[in-house]
Amino acid sequence: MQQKIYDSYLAQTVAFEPREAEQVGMYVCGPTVQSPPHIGHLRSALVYDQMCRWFLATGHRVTLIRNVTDIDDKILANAAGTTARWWQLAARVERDFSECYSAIGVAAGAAEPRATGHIPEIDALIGRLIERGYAYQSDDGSVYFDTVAWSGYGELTRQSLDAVETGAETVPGKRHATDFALWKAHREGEPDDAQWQITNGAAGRPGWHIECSAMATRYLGSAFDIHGGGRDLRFPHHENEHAQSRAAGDEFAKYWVHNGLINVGDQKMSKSLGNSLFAADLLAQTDPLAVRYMLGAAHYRSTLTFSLKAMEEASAAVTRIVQALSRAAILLGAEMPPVHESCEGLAKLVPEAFALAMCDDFALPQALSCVHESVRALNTALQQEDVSAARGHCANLVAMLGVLHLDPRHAQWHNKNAAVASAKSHIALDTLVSELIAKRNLAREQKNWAASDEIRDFLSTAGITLTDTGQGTNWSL
RNA sequence: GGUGGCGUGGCCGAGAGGCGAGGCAGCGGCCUGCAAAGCCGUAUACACGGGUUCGAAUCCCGUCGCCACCUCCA
Repeated sequence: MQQKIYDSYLAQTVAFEPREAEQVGMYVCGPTVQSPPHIGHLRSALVYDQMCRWFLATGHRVTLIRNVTDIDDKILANAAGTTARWWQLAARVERDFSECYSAIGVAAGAAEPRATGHIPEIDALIGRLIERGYAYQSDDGSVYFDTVAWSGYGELTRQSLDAVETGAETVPGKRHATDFALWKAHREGEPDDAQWQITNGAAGRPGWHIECSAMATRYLGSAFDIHGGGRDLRFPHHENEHAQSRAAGDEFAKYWVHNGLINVGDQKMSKSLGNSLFAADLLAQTDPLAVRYMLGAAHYRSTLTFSLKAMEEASAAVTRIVQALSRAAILLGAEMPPVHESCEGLAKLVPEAFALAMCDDFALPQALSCVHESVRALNTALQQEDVSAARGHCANLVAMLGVLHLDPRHAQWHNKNAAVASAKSHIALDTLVSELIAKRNLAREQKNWAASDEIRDFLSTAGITLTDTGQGTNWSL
C-alpha cells in the first residue's frame, strides 16, 4: 500500500518515498517559548505524533526532531519588566509545553533541541552563506540573507519578490526590504546574557528562521524527509528557512507539510487577537483522552473549529469506545486483546479500510469512521453473545486505537498518583453500590418498581448510572 | 493587489465522475417493568448560473460569499 502525503511545496498529494527505505527523518517547528501553550500548539504537535505513529505502524523507523526556539524578541520582551530572566521564562514555558504534550499522549521527539544550544551550528551556517555570496554583514554587525542574490527566493510559497516586498519592512543596513536577519547584533537595553559571539558578525543573537535550518541539518543531515509546521509558518518562516538552507547548498526537506489552524467561533485563534484557549485550562476541566480525540478528529490540513459542542461530541465518542471495551472485557475475559504499548507492526492488524485511509495523506476522519464501524460491530456481537465475532471486532478496534493512541485502557490515561488511592475508594464504593444493586434487584423480582426506582434515582443523584444487561446490572460513574 | 484554501443534510465532518463515509441531534422500531445503554431502520445534502458527459457534489467557464498568509503566531 503506497503512502501518500500532501506536499506544500508542490501543492499536491504525492507518493511518499523516504530517502532511505523504511526510515523517516522528520523536523517539526516547535514553539517559541514565550507564553504558555494554547490548544493550537497541542493540535500541531498531535498531528505529527499521529503521522509518526502510522509510520511506525507501517514498519518505518522514525526520527522526529521538534525544536524549541528559546531566544527571540518576544521572549526578551515578555521577560523584561518581570522578576524572571529571559532564560527562566523560556525554561518555564518549555516545561509547560512538555507537560501539555504528554498530557494528551504526544510522544517526545528523538531530540528537542534548543536554539541557544546550537550557536556554533548557526555560526557555521551563516559563514557558509556569506562565503557563497547569499548573506552580508551590515554596519552594526548584524547579518542579513540576500533575497535578491538567491534566485530561488519565494519558490516554496510561489510568490514573487515584488509581491513579498509590499509588506516587507525597511531597516537601515538591509540591502533590500525583503532581506531578513540571520543574526541580530546586540543592542543597548537588551540583556547582556542574550548575546553570543560569532565568526562573521558582531556579538548578538540568532534571527528567527536560522535556528531551524541549523538544527534540522544538525540532527537529520543536510537532506531529510519531512518538514512540518503550522500553516501560518509557511511565510515567512518556512520560505526563509528553505531559502537559506538551499542557498547554503543543503538539499533540506524533501516534503513540506503544513497543519491547519484552530478557529474559535469563526475567528482564527491567535496571540494577537487575544482569543487563545490555553491548553492547561482545557486539560484541567476535560478528559485528556477526549481532548486528544477532539483535536485529532479533523483532517490535519483543515481548519479545526473549537466549540464546546465539538468537545462534547468527542467525549461522547470516547465514552462509547470505553463502554464497548468494558462490555467486551466481561464477555471475552482472558481472550480480551491487551493494550498495544507500541505501534510497531500494527498496520498488519488493522482493517484494510483504516490502513487505506491512513495511507491517503493521513485521512483521520475516514480512519475514525472505521473505528466507529468497528465499535458498532463489536456491540452487535456482544449483544448476541457471539464470542468469536466479538473477539475479531475487538482485535480490530484495539489495533486501530493502538495506532491512534486512543485506547482508554492505556496507562497514559490514568493518573498514576491518584490510581492507588482511587483503587481503594473504588473497592469501597463497589461494596456499597453492589449492596444497593442487590436490594434493587430483589425489589425488581418482587415487581416493587417504586422501591427499585427509588434506589436507582438515589444512585443517580450521587452520579452513579446503572445499566441492566442480560448478565446482571453494572454501575458506572 | 499577490499567494493558498473553502462553501456538503438541523449541526459537525469525509468523499472528488456512476451503489448517499462517519459522528452528534431528531424520528420510528427492537430490547427493557420503566429507563439507561445497545441494536435496527430513517435524509427531495453538496453556494449560484452555465457547459462537458450516457451520467457531475466531483471536471470546465463564470458569479457570489467566506477564510488564511503576505506583520508576531502552531
